[in-house]
Amino acid sequence: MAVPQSSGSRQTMPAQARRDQLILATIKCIATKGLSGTTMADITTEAGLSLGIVNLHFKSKEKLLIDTLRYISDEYTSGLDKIFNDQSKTVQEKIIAWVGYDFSRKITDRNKLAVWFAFWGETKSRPTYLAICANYINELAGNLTQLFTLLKQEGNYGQVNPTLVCTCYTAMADGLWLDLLVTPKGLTPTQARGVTMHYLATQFPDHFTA
Amino acid sequence: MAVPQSSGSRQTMPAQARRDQLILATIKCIATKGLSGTTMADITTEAGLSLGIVNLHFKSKEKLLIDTLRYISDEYTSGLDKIFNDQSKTVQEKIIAWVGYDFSRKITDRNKLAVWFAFWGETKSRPTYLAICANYINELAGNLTQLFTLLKQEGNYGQVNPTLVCTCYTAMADGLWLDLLVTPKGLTPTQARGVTMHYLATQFPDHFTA
DNA sequence: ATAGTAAATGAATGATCATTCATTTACTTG
DNA sequence: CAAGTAAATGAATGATCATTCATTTACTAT
Repeated sequence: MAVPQSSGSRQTMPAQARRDQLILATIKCIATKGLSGTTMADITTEAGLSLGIVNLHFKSKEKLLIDTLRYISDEYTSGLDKIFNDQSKTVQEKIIAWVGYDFSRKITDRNKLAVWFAFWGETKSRPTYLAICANYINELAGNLTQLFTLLKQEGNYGQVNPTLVCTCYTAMADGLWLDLLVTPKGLTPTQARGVTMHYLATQFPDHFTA
Repeated sequence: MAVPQSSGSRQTMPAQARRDQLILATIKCIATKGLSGTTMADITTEAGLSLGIVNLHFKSKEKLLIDTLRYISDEYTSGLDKIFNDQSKTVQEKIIAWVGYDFSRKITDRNKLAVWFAFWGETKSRPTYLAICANYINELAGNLTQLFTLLKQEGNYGQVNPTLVCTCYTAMADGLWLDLLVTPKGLTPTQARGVTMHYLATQFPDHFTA
């Protein structure tokens, strides 16, 4: 009984690929079983690997969880950084792209949203989680405020307070993500995007429409 | 050695008072140790009682957690219902009171915010949690939309879309609560309230100021 | 080919924790 | 005050789960 043995019972992979594979499995598990409900066995089964693999590539479950949060954080911020630094876009176009990204399929994926809120829910008791989140929050707020400041100058919007608009937009996006997570049938990502555009139109009526 | 024995080593209480005591202890534990990190021993120690007490008054840990979520939910909705049904207030006053309540000390208490987000973070994997939240969300959204509809008529705000304003306000409040939870030094409850008033002023400029 | 190295496995271990229940203590009623 | 009932206790139990590591398997270099 000669069975193709090469891709047989056991597979080897470069470490980085394995790590990513395990992180993706972790995201799926957190989404379906909750942060407190996912076990090592869940994660390794989801990845189709053996129980010991996590402690081989990460040192512990806790480190895997932290790297999962970092993975999602980095993915999000790198997308926005790319938009912010895109020389070919006007300020107006950058803001539109920013909003588009915030409510894109990639970001509003309910599995990833579940991971975000799972970690945020534990933030108060886990300084490590908070540190990871706090980092990117400040950087992004600075960038977005800068865009609003530039648009204010361009459009002579004398009454606009860029910092306030940034806080307001960011809070709204967070709240809409929560909506998309908990009541997915109540609001589509496109509608959520429309809600934020409606707000931006109140501040920059010559540049955005509701 | 006659020691005052009456308030001695063991205390008895009516069942309802004990239940409330345990729920309050649970809120504190979730805030300090996280939802996944709080054990029965943590809760009963926090309450100053013995290990078996939870299974006496609630049937299980899970039921205690669910009743804790319900407790917070009920407290929040009953406060808003009182405002909504207050015959002595005008529509404008009701909305101002609503916003005031949303960012009052009682509601922005970080321990309670931590509990909210802890449960929301598990919502996707726990239909029971979702059901409790979904209930009150719809009722409140209906009430708030109704207030905005009335104000639209009163003030001849032809362009205003009450449903949209309700969605927008609600999302903003959720996002600002998250802010207050994770970066308590970045924003005070009063400032958060100011952010929402700023938005409402864009929709109803004759009734609210930023 | 062969030896040597790196990756992967999963049964066994030990720690943590929810739950149980026999016992103790406090309240109530007649 | 005595008997009976309800409340509270916490040591013991058993289940769950992260972690370990001896063994097996796959890759690499000579």
